[in-house]
Amino acid sequence: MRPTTSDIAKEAGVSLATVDRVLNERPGVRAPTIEKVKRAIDRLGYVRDVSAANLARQRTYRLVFVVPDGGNEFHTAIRNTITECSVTAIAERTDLQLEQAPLHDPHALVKVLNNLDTKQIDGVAILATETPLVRDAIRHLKESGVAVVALISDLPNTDRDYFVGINNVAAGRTAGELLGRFAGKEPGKLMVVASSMQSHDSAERRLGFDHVIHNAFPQLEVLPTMESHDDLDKITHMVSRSFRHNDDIRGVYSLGAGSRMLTRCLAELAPQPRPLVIAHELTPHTENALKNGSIDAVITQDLGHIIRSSLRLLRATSDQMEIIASQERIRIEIIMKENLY
Amino acid sequence: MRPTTSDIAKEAGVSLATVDRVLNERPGVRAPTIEKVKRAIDRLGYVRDVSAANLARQRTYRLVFVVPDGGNEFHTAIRNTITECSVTAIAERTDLQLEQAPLHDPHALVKVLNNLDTKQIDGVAILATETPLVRDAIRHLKESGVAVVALISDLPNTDRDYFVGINNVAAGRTAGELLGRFAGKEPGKLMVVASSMQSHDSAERRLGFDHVIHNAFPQLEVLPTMESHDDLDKITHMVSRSFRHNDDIRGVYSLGAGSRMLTRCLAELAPQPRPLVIAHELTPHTENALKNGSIDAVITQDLGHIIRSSLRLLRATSDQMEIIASQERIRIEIIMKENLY
DNA sequence: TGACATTTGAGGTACGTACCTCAAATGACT
DNA sequence: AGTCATTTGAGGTACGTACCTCAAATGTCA
Repeated sequence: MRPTTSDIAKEAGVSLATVDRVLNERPGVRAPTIEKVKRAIDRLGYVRDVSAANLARQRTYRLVFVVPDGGNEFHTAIRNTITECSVTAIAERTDLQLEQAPLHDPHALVKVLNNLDTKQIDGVAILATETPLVRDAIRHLKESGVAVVALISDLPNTDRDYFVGINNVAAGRTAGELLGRFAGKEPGKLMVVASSMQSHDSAERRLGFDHVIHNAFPQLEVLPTMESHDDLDKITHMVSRSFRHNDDIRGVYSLGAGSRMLTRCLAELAPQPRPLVIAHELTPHTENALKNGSIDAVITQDLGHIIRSSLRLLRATSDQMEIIASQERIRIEIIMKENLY
Repeated sequence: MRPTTSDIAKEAGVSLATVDRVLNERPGVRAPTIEKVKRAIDRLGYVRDVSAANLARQRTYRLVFVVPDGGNEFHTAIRNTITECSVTAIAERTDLQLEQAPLHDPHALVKVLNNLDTKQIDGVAILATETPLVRDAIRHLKESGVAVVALISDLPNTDRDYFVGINNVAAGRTAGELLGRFAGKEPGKLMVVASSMQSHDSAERRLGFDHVIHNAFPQLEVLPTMESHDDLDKITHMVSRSFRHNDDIRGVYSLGAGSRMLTRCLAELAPQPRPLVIAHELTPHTENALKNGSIDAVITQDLGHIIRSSLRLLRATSDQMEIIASQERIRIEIIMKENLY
């Protein structure tokens, strides 16, 4: 049987109350007594029974996820994952609330953030683009004692406690390395398409991508980023013009999550043999595209891990607990049709 | 506040005892009453407080991991991961015990398995090669009511409850796809090195690898597998002879986990420019090799996920609980220096 | 309607920890 | 040695669920 607090009390030759004071860092215990108890804890290998502790504490966590509404398949996937997690989260004494705000509308987002009752909630996870307004809203949350994490796209100049997501520069480098190696030695051009360069993640990916291509694959030339702004006509027009002006496009890199439009217009416009395509984020659409061969590789991050990691970080922050950083690292995953399942 | 059993009792208009009988499927409740309670549960969205339940049940799980002793860096990594997990597992009311058996010694392994006190333990996770002796030992465990999972390498013809690991045919296909794409269009040969072809995983990887190369990259020829049997002299000799006989080796595929020896002898023997190298399992050594450029890509599986998934499966099996298959899927991960961190 | 089995209710204890109160013991200081 | 603050002990209740017993209510059947 694993030892309990009473066992420690016996082992240390003190009362249960004293053990309790030491364990919960309550005042009124002399240093030598603390030592005695701690030695007993080590000797018996005592580990606090978290279940029992939480039960006694009657602690519940109220966390809010603020993510874009509508948007693309990726945003839908995020909302679905949060909804899935909220069921199992209940078993861990945490209530999840999902709030939506229009993408690229700082005012609407800030309104949502400011409407949160900071007395009622313990933490907020935000997927948004950084703007001064957002910075202020996050500062306000932090000042009210609410834990804040940035999801997927970092908000580096804010008071957020953690960023949960991949290193996007490294993700861009990974895409570059893959595309460069797939492309072979012959010279050619690479098309880069993004939904918008406003968000940090797109800019960072582009940075990493350019860096690798420039250094390791100098025979390839990266064309300027084309911003679709989630508009099919616009992107079709730009892609079509790009193919007309460049007859040696070897690959296409889709920086953001709007890959559905891209593959659709590539299917119509791309010359044969079709250029290599590398996209971000595994969604039902990109999964399908991998299977039917219209995308060669997807760089992605496990949304389940991201949400669960956010939960752990928000809980730990609001309890002022230590976290094990290595367990919270989100991997940059490379998916091809062979390791898709 | 989340609803408790008393809330359900009130809502359903029955007593707490009846709710308890329904929740724990105890006999002596009429069907209409069961319905009444279940409707109340749905209406209130009641979810059993697992912590409190486990506390009351006084349930602890005693699980044993049986893995190879000594062996290579990969086996060391597995043992380390198990040791790491055993600390956090305590908090989930499970005691982990690590047992070691010599690799490729069925008798020693079976002795370890048969020495387990089946009355004391709830589940066993085994990393081993399948033999008739092992099959019998596992059948005996299952007949004694012990849950069994196979780790990393499946034991398909035994009574094991689950296999925790990657689909090795798919892993081989992934390696083939990567190596094929990296190699380019020119013809050449591919060297395949394994520690031993006795284990299912090596054979399956080879199968998947061959399949992809043959179908998608016919310009590449796969040479016969060289078995090192973890003997540096032997592998050096074989690799050296292979390079002498084949002047157009474009890539090397390391099927198993003995990549340290392989990279060492490649450093001495491989011609310039060095062939592409793809290996399995991320270990301190392969990580280093990725960084310094002596390996191009590593196909791996997250050992932490594997161990934690095993824990969930063994606990669920011994409680005869349902499991959510999608959450237990182990990904085939592709690691290059860019997404290593 | 009476006998009987079945179903339901009431109430208890236990799990390991948190947190509270109050009294007793101990130590430090004059 | 006496005073007083600090430290320690003893004992309690609570959290939500599991599991137990025994009595009371209800339903079923002849």
